[in-house]
Amino acid sequence: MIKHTPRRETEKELPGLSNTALPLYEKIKDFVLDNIGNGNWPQNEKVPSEHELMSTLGVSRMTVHRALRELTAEGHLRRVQGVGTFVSPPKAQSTLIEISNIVSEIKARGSRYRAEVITLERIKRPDQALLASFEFKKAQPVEHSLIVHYENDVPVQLEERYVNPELVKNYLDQDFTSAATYDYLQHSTPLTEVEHLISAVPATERHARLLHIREHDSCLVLNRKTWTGQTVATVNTFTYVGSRYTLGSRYLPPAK
Amino acid sequence: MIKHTPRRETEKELPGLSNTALPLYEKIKDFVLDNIGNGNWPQNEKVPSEHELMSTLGVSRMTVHRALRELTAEGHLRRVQGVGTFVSPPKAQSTLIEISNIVSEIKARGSRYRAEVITLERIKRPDQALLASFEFKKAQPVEHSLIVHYENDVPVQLEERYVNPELVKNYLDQDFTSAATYDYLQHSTPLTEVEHLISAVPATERHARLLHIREHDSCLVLNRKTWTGQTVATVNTFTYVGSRYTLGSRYLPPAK
DNA sequence: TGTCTATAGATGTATAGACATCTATAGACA
DNA sequence: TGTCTATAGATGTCTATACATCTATAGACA
Repeated sequence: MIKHTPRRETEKELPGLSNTALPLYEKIKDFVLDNIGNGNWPQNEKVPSEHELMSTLGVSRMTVHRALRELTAEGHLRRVQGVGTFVSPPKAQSTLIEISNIVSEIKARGSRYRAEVITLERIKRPDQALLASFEFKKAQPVEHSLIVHYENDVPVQLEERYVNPELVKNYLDQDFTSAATYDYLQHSTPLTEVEHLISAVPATERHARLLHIREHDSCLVLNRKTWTGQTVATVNTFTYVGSRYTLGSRYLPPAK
Repeated sequence: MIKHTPRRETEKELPGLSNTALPLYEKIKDFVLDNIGNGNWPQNEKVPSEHELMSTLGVSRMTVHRALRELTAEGHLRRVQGVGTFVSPPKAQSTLIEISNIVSEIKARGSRYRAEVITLERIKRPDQALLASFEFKKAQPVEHSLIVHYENDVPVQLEERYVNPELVKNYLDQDFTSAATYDYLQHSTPLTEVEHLISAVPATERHARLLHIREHDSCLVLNRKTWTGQTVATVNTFTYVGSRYTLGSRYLPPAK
């Protein structure tokens, strides 16, 4: 009788599959991703059919199918019923989280990046609106930074952060002119909850001046808010993007 | 012998499941989403176990399992091995593509959805700007639809589409008041390239009137463009979102 | 009373088999 | 030569079954 593969005890050894304690379909996904990553299966190339993989790897078709189906959902593969499975080009979609990191985008385009610090302060007595956005019940200090990001000396993004110093230690001590700010927050906050909101607002006088646009011009606002349970600590990030700069993603697949 | 459910011919009638030509697991997903949307299964509530759903709906456990697994991956459910399946708070993560599908979002919130068709036409002689956006070299007809989406009779989104009739057959013949428009495009276009652009613009007089906002108010615009190789065919979708409505995603992990 | 243990019940993974559906193509035929 | 058709081969879905694993809990036991 054929038994299924136990996850913890006696692992079934399969040719070409890794030997870690993962479910079989995960190993198959890794196997496929490896073959794509190291160039064995080039872009737009047809990959082995389910039947081939089934006999090559010694697993059932349903298991192969699940692995390929998930990889397709994740954008790594493209499947056409009756025809076959093909390798998709690198990355398909970007999530909202990726949008907010404009620094890497500017650098990826080969442009010159520069940041200018406008404000860096500790607000000892924040007003009610600010406290509410942190979901604080009583008054407590808040740290605030306002930075303008430049692409080739053109201001493209205004980034305003309100940080709870209890959550993020030494926030104001960073080097804000480097690209590391975003990463710093990502790693220093024990992320438990995240919220992204995108909206459009007219530029205030101040924002217009900093971004070199006219007052009341439309700005894209991305608000990224993270906090931990019990609402003890919150980080708010507002990103204002001038109209000359759009955010987006592009997916360019096989040219046949 | 038990036969599986054919998709096109004699549909198997199941209690509580819709009667459209969808795979069974999709119907089960819809069934679950409906129960979440209309409040039958409140937030954090335990939903029926796989075995219960299996006997209630008259399908195999694997099919139920697939539906629940995909809903979990999409952030609608949370599952704990050995304990059960629970309804997750509103939305987990959304990609840019999902943003543009406001219909399912409205329904998921349990709101009443309604669409109103403003314009439905075939433009025989499109102007240069329109031709250029399609990357057409010579003049050819373009089909155009303009629809307002309502949530509880409040206009929240204006959706404008320009479609190449050579690519999408019978586009104007659809029922635009149903939720199926988005799905129709997804399935009828052999997707090869997609581009998403998000920007902020002031509302024109017309847009302001349709969305019940003031002229020059800021609008969020999501442009989704798809086309095939050689730029023979293009679909352009502009989504204008009034300021009362923000787009976003929220991630709320288990409350312990 | 407190601790340990067996177990029921839930989800997670894997397999084998059957049938459905789609596409390209070889081959029949006019 | 051109058109139609049957078919091979690929993916898509569904079922039935088996076993693995995890968690909460009832009940045995000290």
